[in-house]
This record gives sequence, C-alpha cells and structure tokens, in this order.
Amino acid sequence: MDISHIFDSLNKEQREAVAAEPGPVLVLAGAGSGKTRVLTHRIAWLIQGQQIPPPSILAVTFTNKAAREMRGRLAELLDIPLRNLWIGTFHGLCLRLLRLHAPDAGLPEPFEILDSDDQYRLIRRVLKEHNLNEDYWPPKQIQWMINQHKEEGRRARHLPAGHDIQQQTLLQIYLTYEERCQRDGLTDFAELLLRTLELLQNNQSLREHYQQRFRHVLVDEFQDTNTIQYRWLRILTQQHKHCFAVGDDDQSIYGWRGAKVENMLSFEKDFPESSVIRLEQNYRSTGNILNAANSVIANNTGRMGKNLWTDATQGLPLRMYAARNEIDEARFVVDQISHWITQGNRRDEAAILYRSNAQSRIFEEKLLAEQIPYRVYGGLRFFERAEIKDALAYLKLMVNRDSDPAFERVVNVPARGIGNRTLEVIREQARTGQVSMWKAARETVDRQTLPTRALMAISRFVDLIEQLSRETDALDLEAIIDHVLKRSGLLDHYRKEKGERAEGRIENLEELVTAGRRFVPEEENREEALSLFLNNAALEAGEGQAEEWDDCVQLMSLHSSKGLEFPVVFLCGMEEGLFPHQRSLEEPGRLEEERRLCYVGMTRAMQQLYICYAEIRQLYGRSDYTRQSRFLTEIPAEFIEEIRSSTFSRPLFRPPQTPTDHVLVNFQPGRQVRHKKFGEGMVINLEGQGNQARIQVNFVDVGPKWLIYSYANLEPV
DNA sequence: GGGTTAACCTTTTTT
DNA sequence: AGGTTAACCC
Repeated sequence: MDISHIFDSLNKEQREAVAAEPGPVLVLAGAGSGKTRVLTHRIAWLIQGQQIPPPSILAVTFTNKAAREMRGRLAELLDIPLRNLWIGTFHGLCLRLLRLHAPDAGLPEPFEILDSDDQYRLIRRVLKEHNLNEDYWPPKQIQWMINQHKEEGRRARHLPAGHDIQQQTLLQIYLTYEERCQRDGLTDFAELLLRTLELLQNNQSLREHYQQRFRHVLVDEFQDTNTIQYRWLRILTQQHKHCFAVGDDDQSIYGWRGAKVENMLSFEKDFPESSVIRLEQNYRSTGNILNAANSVIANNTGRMGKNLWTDATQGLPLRMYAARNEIDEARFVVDQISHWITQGNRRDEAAILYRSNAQSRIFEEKLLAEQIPYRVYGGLRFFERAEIKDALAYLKLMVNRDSDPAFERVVNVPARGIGNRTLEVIREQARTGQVSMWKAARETVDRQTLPTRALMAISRFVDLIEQLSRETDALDLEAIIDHVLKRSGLLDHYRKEKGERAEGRIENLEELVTAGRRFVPEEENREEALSLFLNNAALEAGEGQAEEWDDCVQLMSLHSSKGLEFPVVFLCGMEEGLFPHQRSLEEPGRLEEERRLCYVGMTRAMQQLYICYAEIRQLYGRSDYTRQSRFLTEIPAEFIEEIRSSTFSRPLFRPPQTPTDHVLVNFQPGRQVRHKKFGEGMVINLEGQGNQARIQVNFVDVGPKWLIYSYANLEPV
C-alpha cells in the first residue's frame, strides 16, 4: 500500500517520530512544532504502514475536544471506519472499561458519575452526618484533600491513622465518603481512574487481556499526566512497551492540579531503551516572537532542554504598552484591534489573553462600547448550569431511582412543599435502614410516619417520577427530555422566575432537548441511550455557550489558550502579583510554572505580540501601584518596541543583568550536595536570586525538599 | 416559600 | 468592587 501521503507533509524529525520503530518513544514537541500532526500520522502509519488493526491501538488525550480533533484528522487521513479505534480522554476510556467490567471492578450497576459540584454536595452531607461545622472543616478543602489522595492512588485505608484529632477526623470523613460512594454506586472523576487502575492491578486475566490487546498506546500532552494516569499507562504498556508519548515540559501549566512534569523525566527510566525525539522547528511564530519566548523560558531550571527555531522572518518587534491603569490598557488594546479590523483583518484573528478571568470585564466593556463582537471563553459550562443539572436529575431518577444526589436535587424543585424537616426524616430513615432516599421516601409513605401534608407531597413526587417513567417508556431521547421538562414542572418553574436570567434558562433547557436530538451514542443501543447521554453529560461539560462561531475577538485566560494560535495576541496585565500571580510566589516551584504559562501565552502569537501592563491597577476594590512583571525584564530589549502615549509613564525598568549568583554555580541541578541534617542528595531545582534563592534537593534519606539557599549551608560533595 | 440582608471571597480548569 | 451564597425573617 502506498503510504507516502502519510509522510509528504512532514519534516525530518516528524517523520522520524511517526515511523519510529515500535518501542517506547518520547516526543518532545515544542510549541507549534506539529504535535497533533505527529500523533495522528503515527496512528495512520501504524494502521496502513504496519498493518496494525485499529482495535489494537489506544490513543489518550486530556480533553474531549482534543479527542474529537484527533478522530477527525484521522478520518481525513485514512479511508477506513474508525469505530474500533479507541480514542478518548483518560476519563472516557476508564468509564468505558468500567462499564464493561463493573462487577470485576466492584461497582454496582448502574453506577453514577459525580461531577465536582455533585461531589461537593455529597461531602457536605457527610460533614453534616458527622455533625462537623463547615467553618472548621471547609468542604472545598476536604474535596481538595480527597481528590489529592485519590490522584496519588491513596485510599482512606492506606492512610496512617494520624496522631492528632484533626488528622483522625479528616481520615474519618474520607472513609465515610468512600463508604457512601461505594454503597450508592457513585464515582467521582478521580475514582474513574483509580478504580480502573485497581481493576488492572488486581485482576490478572483482565490485565493480560488488555495488555495483549493494546499493542500500541499513544498519549497526548504527556506533561499533564498525574501520578495515577501515568501508572495506568505503564501497566497497560507493560507487555509490549509500545508507549508513544508526546509532550512539552515547557508547557506544563497544570501542576497545581496534580499534573507531574516529572513523569517526563521518569519516562526514560521506566521505559528502558526508549528513544527521545525532539521537534524543535516551529511553524507558527515569527523569529522575534520565538526568540523572545525562548529568552523567557531560558530562566527556568531543570528543563529537558529544547530550543525552538524557525525558518520564518524576524517579523515585527514585540510591542509593549505601559498603560496608566487598567482602563487605559483596555482602551489601547481595543484601539489596536479596531485598527487591525479596519485594515481588513478578521476579528477572530485577535486574542486578548490574561492571567485571571476577572480581567476580562474591562475589555468587555470597552469592546461593547466600540461595538466589536467578542467571545469570552471560560465560565460556567452548559451541563454545569443549575437548570440543566435539575433536568438531568429528573432523567437520572428515571434511569436509577436510587440516585440520592438526583433525589436531593429535585425532590423539591419546583417547590412542592417538601421542606427540610420532611427531608431530615427521610434522610434519617435512609441512614438507619441503609437504603436510598427513594426507598426511604416510599417507606415513609407506606408507614404514614409523617404529617399528612408532607406525606401527600412526598407521594406526589414519587408518583410523578413513576408516571414520567411510564409515559416516556417508548419514546426516543429527544422526546423523553422534552416530555420530562414539561411534565416535571421544571419548565414552568423557570418560566415563572423573573429577570433576564430566566430567559437564558429557558433557552438552555430548550437547548438540552436539541442536545438530546443530536446525541449519537457510540454503541447503538437505544435502550441505553438515556443513560449513555447522562454519562456523556457528566464527562463532557459542554462548551460555555452554544456555537457562536461568528467572527469574534477572542478573550480567554492564558490557561485556556494552550493549544491555540492567533495572528495577533495581546498579553495583558503583565504585573508582579497578577502575573506571576501572588499566590504562586508563596509556594516554591510555582514561579517556574508561571513562567511556563508566560511562555505558552507568548508562543500563541503568529505575527504580532503585544504586551501590556498597567502602572496602577484596581483590584478587589483597591487601587495600587504595580511593578512590571519580572517576565518582561527577561525579554531582551532588542525584540521590543516600547509604546507610550502618556508622558507620565515610566520606562521599563531593567535590572542590571544579574549574573546568576556565582556561588550557585556549584549547586546547579544535577550536583551532589550534603546537608547537616538531611544528609546527601542531588540538586533538582533552583529558583530566585541572592537571599531569596531557594534550592530543591532530592535527599537520599528524606526525599525532595525546598531549602532557602542562604540558610541551608549546603556543601558540594 | 420567597424576598431581603449580611457575610464572604477573589488563579488557573478538565474530567 | 462585585458577585454569589447562606442565613434570616415574614
């Protein structure tokens, strides 16, 4: 078979990666170096060049969007059905495995997926049952703790009992939470991954089956994998060792969410005889943009080493604007965009990027005033909206009466006279009888243990659900949703609500019906269409707005810009404390992540990069003088053209080139050092300068530690 | 059960 | 500041 079309459009390194001998391969793919292209062409090559059957291939991504894109590109490249090819997110693939092997995984059927909001509610219920005050035991922090543990593969029973009462209580909460999930068949996001990992670890025959089946495993955005995802990958590839991982350590920006860049460093250790291929040619940005970005990221330590280059011309210099305040900043940006549009360019070729979403408002106001259409990314997603979650809860109850989260959510929405007192009685009954809220509710009705008024209300609700279920028995998905919205009273409930928001809610509910119509389940199982739809809703929160793919100026946080590119980019709010963010300065290691974020932002730009900061910024109601972001001073002056309209504005302060503290030369990453208390270890990271300098050492005895350099008294070994 | 006031928080986000 | 959420009151 002629497979030249797979290679035609690739450069030498890309070809090398695509056609690498089967075995562990780590592709270090710089920004704009054709990462997705390499992944898809690799799969095409495996199928067409190596005759690997599609079912033997597993491709993992982080987002649904990336998975869809990969599938789409592959469909263009290959002319065969892709139904048997497993491409999906970590969570989606795990769900698929768990559905196939629920009994083996120790999960009841059906089991339900909790999104973070559901998880939060459940945790609050658990706290309440333990009579714990939320002020002392903030649910958000507990949620964070539980997820943290799960992402590291630690269940409550693995944790030490703890010496103090605080520890013991936390452990108890985690334990109860797990018991509750197990009993009621609830799985949070981390559980999907952990459960699947345990399934593979504990079940030899299943493990061997899948190890055998997936001869080739490919991973996108490898730098974003967390501990458990990486373990999952290793166990699946144990037999054939055909793990093809693509990532960029310089674009690791999700450490705060448990991602471990270290996985990239471990790859070569865990997969001996792996080959490492670097994609360093950038096809996106001009020379100036790329060089500036390279200069910034060069300040990070412990990088895997990679230098992007381009064939493109130097292009325009970066333009830096010192605004007087955030209003002036917005004015400048919008003026430039106006100008850009007048020259006949598209609005959606310009992007405004910022560190925190709160910064979008001022730009929105200005764009609105100038009547320039824009679109803000981020914010509440479709399936996360309250009205949508209400509707889904009704649907969930129809699939599974025993879903407590769904029951709690809509038992009194719309209001039908079931108050907290009534619910407390039902909860108590459920707890003592070890049954679901639904069953407890029915028992109360049978036993007449409540005032008549409450009894009537409860029995109305129970009847309503039963009735809805009967009435929609033979209907298709769209009709089911439509019927439930109308007959449950939800639609009327939201119609009665006043204000502008109500309109949007009705529209969203109508949109849900449309979503039902458009939903095509992977397995064509009409019986299960509804429950598949519900799973899908949990895993794919949906875009913020319905498709508004008009020609709009793009506004988004730096994080959400990863993977995208724009001819013109405005990087705004480049001020110490805002970017790098204050909270990232407090925790060691985070500063470098901020710098990577800056690198990500800069490398989004294709032709022109604007960088702005305000000299005074109003934040949280206070106006404060700012200092320019340290990242600005890391860009060599030769790439920058400063723009200033105000005679008051200060020129960019450039500290004299601080030669890295000469002492620190002895303590570069990789060096062996000795500490009085911790013993010997290897330097793995450095940051800051002078008295501020911090050093991370991986001690043989006590593991990695951050130390203040000036106090640590380290000696080179 | 709805409406009002007081308290609170405020980085980034996917699943 | 601004927005949301929880507690509180009729």
